[in-house]
Amino acid sequence: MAEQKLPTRAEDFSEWYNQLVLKAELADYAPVRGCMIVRPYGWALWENIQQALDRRFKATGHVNAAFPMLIPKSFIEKEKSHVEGFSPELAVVTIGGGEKLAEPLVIRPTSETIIGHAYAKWIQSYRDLPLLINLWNSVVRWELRTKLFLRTLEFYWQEGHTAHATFEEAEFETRQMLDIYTDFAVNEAAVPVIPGRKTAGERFAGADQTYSIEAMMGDGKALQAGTSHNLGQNFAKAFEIRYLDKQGQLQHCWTTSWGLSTRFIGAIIMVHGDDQGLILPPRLAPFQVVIVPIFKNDEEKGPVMDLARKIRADLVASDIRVKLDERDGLTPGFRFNDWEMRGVPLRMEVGPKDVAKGSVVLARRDRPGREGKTFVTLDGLPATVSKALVEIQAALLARATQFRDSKTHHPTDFAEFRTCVESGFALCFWCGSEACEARAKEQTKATIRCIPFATEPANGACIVCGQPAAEKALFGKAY
RNA sequence: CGGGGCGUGGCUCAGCCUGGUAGAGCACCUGGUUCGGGACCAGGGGGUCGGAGGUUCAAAUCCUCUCGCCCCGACCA
Repeated sequence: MAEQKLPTRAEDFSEWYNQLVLKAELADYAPVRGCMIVRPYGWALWENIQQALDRRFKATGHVNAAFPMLIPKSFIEKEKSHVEGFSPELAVVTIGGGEKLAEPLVIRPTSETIIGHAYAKWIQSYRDLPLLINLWNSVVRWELRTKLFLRTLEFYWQEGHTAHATFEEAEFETRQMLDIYTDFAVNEAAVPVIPGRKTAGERFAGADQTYSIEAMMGDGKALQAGTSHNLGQNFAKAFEIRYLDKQGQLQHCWTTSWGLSTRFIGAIIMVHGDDQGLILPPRLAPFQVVIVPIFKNDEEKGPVMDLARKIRADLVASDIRVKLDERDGLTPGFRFNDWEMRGVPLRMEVGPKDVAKGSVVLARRDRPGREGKTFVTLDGLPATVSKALVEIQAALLARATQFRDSKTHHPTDFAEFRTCVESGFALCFWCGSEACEARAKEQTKATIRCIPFATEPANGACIVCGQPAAEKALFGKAY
């Protein structure tokens, strides 16, 4: 329950986020530093994210499976750049059942290696390909600086792992899954994202190519919201994932992996939230509508609750996720603020006047205050509510897109660049050298988030060194 | 690992300088009055003051050590 106001986003965006996550009961701190407890409201949101993604995965031929959390340490060490990338952040189990283990076990930071081991056994022929498996699990990475949802030691996600006969098929898969993430982000979460290619320095440890979707948060900073990797034949060679082709030749497979995590919840919070609290996109909100009954005494309570329960049943029958606030002893004003803080997209007020008039009050979360209230009749209420939810979903996407575009600049010299990345994104020419990438980071803390697919082919001067450049990179300060 | 800050009921903190055996607000419980934008009154429960050691007749307070957390600098979904 909310007890106090949040700091405003302008005052302290970071603190606004921290307090909101706790007060909205999305998550709580765990006894171990850097770990989080995902509370029921937060998990309900994650479940809706899972469903939206899972049906897209299934529709493209993927199946779910479960792999163990413990991985032999030697597995991690088989792929050179994979070890280098992950060894600093591994949690290692050295004792089991009171005995020191002959070989230490790592708690999976990701499952490429154990997948490689299994795929090597399962794949013999081109007829076994493609192999398209997804895992819903949690992984552990020993991070130094943590923040609820955005970066915790353990986090929940899905990781897809596929094996293919050719580079082209693997590349198609990698891009297809990024497209799915984009579609999910835009159409389910109302989070506008920029899909693109990562630079070599930002690539996944062990990948030939990493693609990501990048979103802008309410403070102008970037958040990587999902990634898809073309692993080439790196893991296939390290784990001997081979198949016999139609010509009877033994070939190494081409593999991919792709993931989206509970970090995305952080994106939803920071993209849509306002100074009153969360604003959840209707398609993912655990409760799409909250009914707040209003009455002064038992005399009024009976008819009000009867109507409220009937409305709830009607909405449920129309597949609308609805919550009836039946808590005792709270004033309506308190409930309004409480549910606004929790981001329920639509509030319905049902009081004695409504019982008398055959109407209810609807209040849109994206238009706070009394001004956003409208009176609607009970006739066709489920349809009215559904229509409002669709409108809110669209309004959130439009607002977030407008915000992001207004803070995405196209600087042409470094001084201008420096100013742009203080408050948003800079989309500008980059010559492709790691030196320029590093120099920009040193001087401004902004990194290349991705090289967007969408930029028109053109030529210009690198924002850092002024040398000829053939592509534009998206720069921003990142979470 | 370097720099800065903090550990006192569930939460935010006061008390520490100048030792005398623990307080406020919020939250929680009970009863009553309230209720269409964060109600009010009355009563009540809850803390070995992060931990260990020391000084002292007496330690939340002074001394030593230790543990933990938060913020800022090098990795990451």
